[in-house]
Amino acid sequence: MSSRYNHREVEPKWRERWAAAGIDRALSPDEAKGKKKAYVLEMFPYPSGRIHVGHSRNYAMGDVIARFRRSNGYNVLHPMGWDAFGLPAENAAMERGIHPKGWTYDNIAAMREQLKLLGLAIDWSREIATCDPEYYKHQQAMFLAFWKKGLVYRKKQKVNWDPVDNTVLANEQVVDGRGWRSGAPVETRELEQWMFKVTAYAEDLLAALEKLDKWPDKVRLMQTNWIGKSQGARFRFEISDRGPSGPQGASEDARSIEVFTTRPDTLFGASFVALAPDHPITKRIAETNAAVADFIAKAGQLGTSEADIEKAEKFGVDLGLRVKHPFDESWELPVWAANFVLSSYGTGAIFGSPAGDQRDLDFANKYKLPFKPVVLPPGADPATHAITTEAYAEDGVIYNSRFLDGLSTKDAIARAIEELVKLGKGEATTQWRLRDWGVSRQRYWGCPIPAIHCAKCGVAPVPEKDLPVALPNDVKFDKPGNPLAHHPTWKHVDCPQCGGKAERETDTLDTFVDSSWYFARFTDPDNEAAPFDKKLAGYWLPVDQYVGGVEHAVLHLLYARFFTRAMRDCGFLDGPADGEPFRSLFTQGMVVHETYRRAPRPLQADYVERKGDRLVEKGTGFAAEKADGPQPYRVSPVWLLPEEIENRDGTLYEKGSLFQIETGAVEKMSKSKKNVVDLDAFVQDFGADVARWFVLSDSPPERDVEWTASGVKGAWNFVQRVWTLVEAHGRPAPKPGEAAPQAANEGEALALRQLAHRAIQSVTDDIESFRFNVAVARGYELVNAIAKLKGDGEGAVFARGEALRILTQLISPFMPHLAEECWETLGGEGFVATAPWPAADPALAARTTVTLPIQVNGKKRAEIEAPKGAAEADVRELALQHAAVKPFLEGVTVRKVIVVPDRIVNIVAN
RNA sequence: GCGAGCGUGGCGAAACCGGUAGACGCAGCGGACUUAAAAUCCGUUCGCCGCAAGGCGGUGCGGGUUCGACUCCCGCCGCUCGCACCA
Repeated sequence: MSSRYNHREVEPKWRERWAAAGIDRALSPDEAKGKKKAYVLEMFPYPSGRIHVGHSRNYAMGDVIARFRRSNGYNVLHPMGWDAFGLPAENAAMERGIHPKGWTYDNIAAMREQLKLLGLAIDWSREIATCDPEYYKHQQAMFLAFWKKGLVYRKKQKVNWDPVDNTVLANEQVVDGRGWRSGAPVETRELEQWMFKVTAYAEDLLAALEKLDKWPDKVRLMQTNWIGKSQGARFRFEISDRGPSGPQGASEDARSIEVFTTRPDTLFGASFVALAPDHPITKRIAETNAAVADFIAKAGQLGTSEADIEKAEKFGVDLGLRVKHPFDESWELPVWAANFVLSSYGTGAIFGSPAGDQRDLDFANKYKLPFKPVVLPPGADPATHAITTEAYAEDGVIYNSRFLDGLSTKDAIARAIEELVKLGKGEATTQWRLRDWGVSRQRYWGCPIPAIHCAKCGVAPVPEKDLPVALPNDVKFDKPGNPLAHHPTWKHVDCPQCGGKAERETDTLDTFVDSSWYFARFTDPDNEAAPFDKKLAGYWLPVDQYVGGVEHAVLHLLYARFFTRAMRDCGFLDGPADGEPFRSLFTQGMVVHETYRRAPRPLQADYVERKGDRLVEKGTGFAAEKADGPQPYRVSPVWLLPEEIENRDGTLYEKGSLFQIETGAVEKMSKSKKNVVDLDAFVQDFGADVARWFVLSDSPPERDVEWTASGVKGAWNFVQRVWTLVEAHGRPAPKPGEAAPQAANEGEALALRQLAHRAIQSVTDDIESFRFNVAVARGYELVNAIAKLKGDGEGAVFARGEALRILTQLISPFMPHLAEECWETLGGEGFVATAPWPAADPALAARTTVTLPIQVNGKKRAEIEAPKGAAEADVRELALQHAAVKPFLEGVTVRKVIVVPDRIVNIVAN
């Protein structure tokens, strides 16, 4: 009698047994004895509320690796924690009056229970949350150590300022140059900010990328570009004319303007010098020049993000200054301020050489600044080559450039620098795009920066004995700005140096700081005296396999690499010696889903009623709003959850209504678009194994996977099919290595055994190289083959039992609950989760013959079976004599026969 | 705008080092079982021509390298991610 597989009973049962046996606990170095260690880590989540199936993919991938390593005899560390500080908690506080702490810990509790439903092999005894004072206490201690080491300093930095809310805005809070809540145009302000000196490690962060050979090339390339080492020249333009009236121009000390360029070879094509809006000279001129002040204000409204600045229309203002060309005292250039010059890169000043740079060209054309081309593209005629709206930024031969004429770009760069040095006006330099890391945030829900400001003594570190500087709980979010700064008592302290009245720093740390060392804390999560024990961190680090989204390719990963080096150099960490926290990195794709929207529909005024402060449609209660069309109102277009939709005859309707649904784009699962499938409900309906199998099955792991009902069905069918086969077999499976009866090594039984042993090889390989979707396909193939082998003879029973046992083991990292139930039914000992990974019998897995396609002029004409490793000459003869090939060789001459052993034969004839 | 990646049947995809394009899953079609449905099982499914054998075309588009290109190179088009205060 076969029974359906009941995941609702089976899954919790095994989770309880695993927990009781403590199989997921990482062993201490002493306990582990001879075992090799494997530290498997997924990027820890922000506790945003509830987990949807989209989150599960990341953890499922890490879990497959963790379980696979354990089966292969490793001592595995697979922990979980919470990136618990951040803006959404404060937004919840402002919108709904909930305290960030309560909101965060409630979310953590809910999400922990949800995550546990997935049956992940996680050592929950090591759970951490970055908002725990026990965690951030150590972060503050490290901050102080970095400070002492010279890796922390203070500097003025630009921020987005909302003039209505009187608050600093994050870039994501600036929408089209306006504050997201107030709608007011943002301004740029400068604040004194805490900085981490990432640039101290620029050279090493760049060079070490080469050794990270288990990182995706694209991530290494992105980091390389981000660090942006470039060779060029820094040199000075002397100011010849200080502007229309003396005091209005540059100050007395500013006698020259320093610029950076990677293309000194185009210096004879210079048509202007441009300064950043916040360059000291620009600012000084603005004090007395209204047009320049206007320009600065306008440029400030673009926000501080590089993308916004770059996308904005280029504009500038003539500052009225004139400078001398460094190679010709009599050649004067105008000085402008321009919004596309970044003060944070180089010297905050450039020279514009329009023919060779698109931005410079657009700018010159806009303001009618004259220019000429100086780089001749290969093959172009100097007499006719002209630049109008398309700049030529590539290499070429220099012309129109006096002593540089005729030189290649490369030689001209060297020659120009040589001349600048000779004139004492500049020198060759290395320039980095990488900037130091501004870590100050004017927010409550973050790690307090342990510093004290004293009017007399300046800025002093909080004495280590006074750590942690804990966040006060009694804060109000009733007015904009940082609640820490508004708190009546919290910031008032005595100066640790003079004992006088002083104030605490009210800025908190960027949450990227929290996530820059959590992987090290996991190695020793309960340590009170130190962030972690050096020996334990030395044993576990680096993380052997890190899994996370590619959206973290630059910032998080770069900051963690910096932090690991800084921790090492401040004596917190002995290893890894090269300062690299993550040996192997995998960036996984997202889970995407269709979006559903209630279609907007015009409404007459008498169909609308008021409910509280909302407008709704009479009868349906749907939200309504004022409209511009012929009708005064309309039903608001709102996003709907997948479970609020029903499919009737291929058309989507809102459940229980007559109203059709608009299907929107397939997008990343997100709360805002409501295209989420909640994990609890799904696990209840289909089980965790179905979710895990599905998110790993349909797409290659690095690519996005679309969550679809049909994909779920495939996974569900597979679970049922595996269970049906195991139950129908109804007897213990042969143990690994058990001798097979003769009948199992013949005919169909042998074929199944060969397939099963080949599956071991393939799946092992596929997991090792993150081809989970291919491993899944092998699972389907094996199941299909098992189902095909009929009969109750000795051979069939052995082969089927063996294949089922192998199948159970191969799917166990993916579907641990089902595998455990099958293992028990097949008479396996202990847990399949801790059983050794199966080994393929080489004799069974090996192939003795191969199918070779035969091509004539690259087109396939026939196939032959040949023994593996057959001699080239034999294969060549077989191919030439093949009946299906001969007709194609008639009337032509065979020029060449290419035989690639065991792969292909190609006959070239004409 | 700058940087990076991706693009293969009706759909998700496979093809690992340049060597049979479409494994495997979904959906579809035909059939078996069934009073019926579900479930299950068998067969079939890139397009075009052909009764068939077979032929021709085909991996976003246009070129190139090669005996041979989904794979390498050049140029386009489309989508996705990052751009330093979202995490």
